Amino acid sequence: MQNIEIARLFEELADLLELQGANAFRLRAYRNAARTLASLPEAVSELAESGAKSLQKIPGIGKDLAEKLVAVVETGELPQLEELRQQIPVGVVMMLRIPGIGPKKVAAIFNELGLTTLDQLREAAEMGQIAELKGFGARTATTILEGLDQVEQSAQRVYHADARPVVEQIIRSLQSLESVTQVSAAGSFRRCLETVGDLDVLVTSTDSAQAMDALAQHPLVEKVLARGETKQRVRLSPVFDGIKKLELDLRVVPDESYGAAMQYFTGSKEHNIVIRRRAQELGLKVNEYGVFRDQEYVAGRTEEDVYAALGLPFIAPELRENRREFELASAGTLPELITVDDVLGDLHMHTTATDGQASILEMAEAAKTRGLKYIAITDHSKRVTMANGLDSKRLRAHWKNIEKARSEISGIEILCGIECDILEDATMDLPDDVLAEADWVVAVLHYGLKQPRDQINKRLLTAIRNPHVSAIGHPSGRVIGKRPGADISFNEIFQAAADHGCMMEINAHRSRLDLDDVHAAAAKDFGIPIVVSTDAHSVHGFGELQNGINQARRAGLTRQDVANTRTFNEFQNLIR
DNA sequence: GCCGTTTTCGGCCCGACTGTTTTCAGTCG
Repeated sequence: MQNIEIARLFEELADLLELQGANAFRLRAYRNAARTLASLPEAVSELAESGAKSLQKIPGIGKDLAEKLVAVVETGELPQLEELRQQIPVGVVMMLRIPGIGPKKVAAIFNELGLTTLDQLREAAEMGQIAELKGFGARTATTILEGLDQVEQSAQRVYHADARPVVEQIIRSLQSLESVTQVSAAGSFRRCLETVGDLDVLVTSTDSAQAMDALAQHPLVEKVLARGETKQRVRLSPVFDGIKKLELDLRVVPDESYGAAMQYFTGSKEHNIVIRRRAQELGLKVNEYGVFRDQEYVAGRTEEDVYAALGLPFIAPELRENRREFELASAGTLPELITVDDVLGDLHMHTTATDGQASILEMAEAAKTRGLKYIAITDHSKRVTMANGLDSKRLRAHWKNIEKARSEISGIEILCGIECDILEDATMDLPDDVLAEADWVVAVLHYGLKQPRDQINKRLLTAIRNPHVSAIGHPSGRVIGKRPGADISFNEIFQAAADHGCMMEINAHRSRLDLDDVHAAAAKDFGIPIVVSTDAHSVHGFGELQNGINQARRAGLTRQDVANTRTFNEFQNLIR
């Protein structure tokens, strides 16, 4: 069983216990554990083999949870969870996803009215039964009906890249107001998560009503959901079809609190809990208005001030997840994170030879315009028939065309590459003698992803040990960490890549960020050279590089950790 | 349920907003 699956069991257990009114701190323990397990590089199933004791070394895992973990790994089940599932129907747990409705209200709905599905709940709300419950009212019934609509249409989160233009538009319109001095996005958007659930925007203003009115009247705003003195929540209209309707929180704070509010609302929640605990230990209190000693204001104008008041250097938003940032900050070894401008080469892209939309020369021109100094053309190999993948003969002809293009453009180097599939039987989709002629080979898995773990493992290791393979490309990370049913021995793969000098790719193509931040951080620990590539399918594809850089920053990568920040000659020397 | 350079028991982050209430519980971030 994969870490993420085990984490979900604990999440579900916490939900069910919460509905039963269990101790809030006990719930937190379960949820903390779930979160830790989900982002743990090592496989819990492997750690469990050496017993409960070794699991207790994981922070937040004590005697009780360690024993539960061993049981889960051995039997695939959590007895306590099975029991609770018998008592509380799955539809009741789903009611927790309705915004504005929490465990107390759901428990009342279940216990008082005996409702067990979302459909029953909708009917009861429409019939007026909900409004009659003690502690409920007409308003709550409306909240439930609206919330049910929201639940149905908004299971998914929104890609950071899709949210960006929306956030920028709203920030620009707030900036134009006279009373507003500072505006910034906060929350998970500012931390550059791959996807965002909702948006946070912070302003300092002498007239909070003006800022709130302006937001309420913004063309992108569909409805004001809540409004107070300092805080307004709105629902945005969808920017394009099919996208979830994002909600946005606007907070208005005074200038002297801007840094404290930025720190507070950027999160993450886990990072902030550590921050406030640390403040307590120093006899201080941190809230969104500042750092205080008793009633006395100590700091808060800038984030740097807030961190300094707690004896910490500034920590980049991308690192604020309570993973290693406090440890690194204390040691004075916080990384200087890579930026998009550091990247000099792009090592993964397609042309009209397979499923791309531009020619070799067009791609090279577009890359050059973006300031890149070198690229690799990596079209698909023949196994990817639906993309018109290349066999040996067509590939050699394609490389001839690349050589021709080289003579037609100056100021950018073009490598003859291939995105070569690792087949189900662990052989490569193209013969070794062809791969040997390539300047750059990125090996990927596209098919057979539901194979048993051992076989997927073997396929990746075979590619890593093939001296002609330059890098492991996009789907492998997803396989290693996330794709269901294909849990891979992480350490073995990474150790092999480190031993053989095989690079690993962070793929910036949206929905394909496969070597995710946690795994990229682990790859760094193994000393594996990492490349951040776009997988561009058109001249516009290079614009997605920022997505990959976001992941790299969240992984704590510096310019030094990423191979394609090197000059062309230096980079060539890194290819085995 | 976890955790411990004051602790093996008694803590566990903090405040805003809403709705249903006459002083506060529930929910959210």
